[in-house]
Amino acid sequence: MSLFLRPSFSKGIPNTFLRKKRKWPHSPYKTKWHHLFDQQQAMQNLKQLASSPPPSQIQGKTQNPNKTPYLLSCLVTSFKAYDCEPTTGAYRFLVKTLTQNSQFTELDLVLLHLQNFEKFETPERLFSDLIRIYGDNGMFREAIDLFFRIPKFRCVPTVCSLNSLLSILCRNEEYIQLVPEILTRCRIMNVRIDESSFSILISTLCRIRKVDYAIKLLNSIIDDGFEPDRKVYSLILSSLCKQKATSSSQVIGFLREMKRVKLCLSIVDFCNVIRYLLTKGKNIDAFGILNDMKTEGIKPDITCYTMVLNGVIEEGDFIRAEELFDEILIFGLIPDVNTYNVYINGLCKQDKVEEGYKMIGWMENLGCKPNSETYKIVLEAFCKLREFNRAGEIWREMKLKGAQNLHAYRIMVCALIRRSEIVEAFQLIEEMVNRGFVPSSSTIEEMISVMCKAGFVAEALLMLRKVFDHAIVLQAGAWEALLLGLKLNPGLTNATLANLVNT
DNA sequence: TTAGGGTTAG
Repeated sequence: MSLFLRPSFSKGIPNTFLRKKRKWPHSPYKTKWHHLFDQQQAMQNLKQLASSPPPSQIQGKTQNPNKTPYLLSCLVTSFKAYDCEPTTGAYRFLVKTLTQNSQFTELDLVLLHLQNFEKFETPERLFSDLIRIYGDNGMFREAIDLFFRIPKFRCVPTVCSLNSLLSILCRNEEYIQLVPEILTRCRIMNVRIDESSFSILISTLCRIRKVDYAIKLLNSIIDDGFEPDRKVYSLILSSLCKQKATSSSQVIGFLREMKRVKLCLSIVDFCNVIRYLLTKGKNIDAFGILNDMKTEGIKPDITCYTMVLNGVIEEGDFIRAEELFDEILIFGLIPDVNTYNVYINGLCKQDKVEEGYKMIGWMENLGCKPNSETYKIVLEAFCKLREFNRAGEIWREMKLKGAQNLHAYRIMVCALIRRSEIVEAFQLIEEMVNRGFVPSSSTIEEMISVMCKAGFVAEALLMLRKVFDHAIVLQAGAWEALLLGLKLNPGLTNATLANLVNT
């Protein structure tokens, strides 16, 4: 206050108004400043009161839910003390504090007070935030009621609060069904829906795998003159690609449609289409999409190339695979471990396993560390060619580098069994189980089946014992193989069996 | 540069 008096004193003019009226002179500037200052003081006071527990709680009494909640009375008294009207900020503070403490009964009374006793226009933001909070707490009915009550708070609901409501309802299986009715009521209330609301609805339809409906809605809003953004199209495309029942003509058709409406297609869109085509075995079409990308001016990244390279190799088109690998390098892309794995697999498919093995050295020199899968590919290829000595060498290298994994163990165990090195195979199974590589039931089934066919029924039973120790559930196939093995080995006496099972 | 997305074969 002294700051205000200083200028008049410094000029030596006596403040006669103050002396005569014993009141501060009013200037619009001072009034506004004072008003804001008072509100700030009241707000500070409110926060201070809120941080200390209410007297009833100190005395250990429970509050009467019908009485004015403590925080609300703090708000009223604080602002009264400074002779000013409560601000929206104060109410937002109350809403935040009460919702954080899950005091929703108190919150209802605060809202009622805001609705009936205040005069100011409540900002819509308060409602959209509260609707989200209600949604997070599973209070969908309260959220809907609040939305339709907004006009009572001297506020015009717009698409902002509607979108809040739509996004929470669309996340709930039960309340999602109320969305059409709510949209109809909104039309009566003159709440203008725009692209953002449709985007919520389309995303929801995609999420619940009703992509056909999403496309229908997209088409109908375009007819109504709306211009959905690229993200909506991308989402539909990605959902189409994820849906098993989608035909490739549907996917390609939608991609064409995106091009037709002159949307700026992204690398993700192309990537999704490529992945979809590859899963459908349309490897050559996937290669075509990669070329389309380039003509559209989008540089495919290493992931796109790796996927397409794999498709081309699957087709057995090794010349094109070589060209593609060269193209990766020419474009300045750095192949990563996945790319090398795909490429090495291609070499192995052509029985160029030694070349594949050499590639591991080259990739290491180029700073790309091979992983367990890299070795596994080569290991498996050597086993397939029955080059067990080379496989053994790879296995030892893998051991040195700690690159053994579950698949590699499975391959080695099967290779040993095929070579009738049953003792070694057992040792390896023991080792893998001890190292935490629990074989899957299908692996066990495969091992038991191989063992039984090779006549090692007793050993297969021993393995069964190990399997039980690890609580692995066996599929019917394993039991079948065992029974067949037992039938083929009548020499296996009951005593031997009992001995094996009790080991 | 990142985002999200990628590899075997039984």
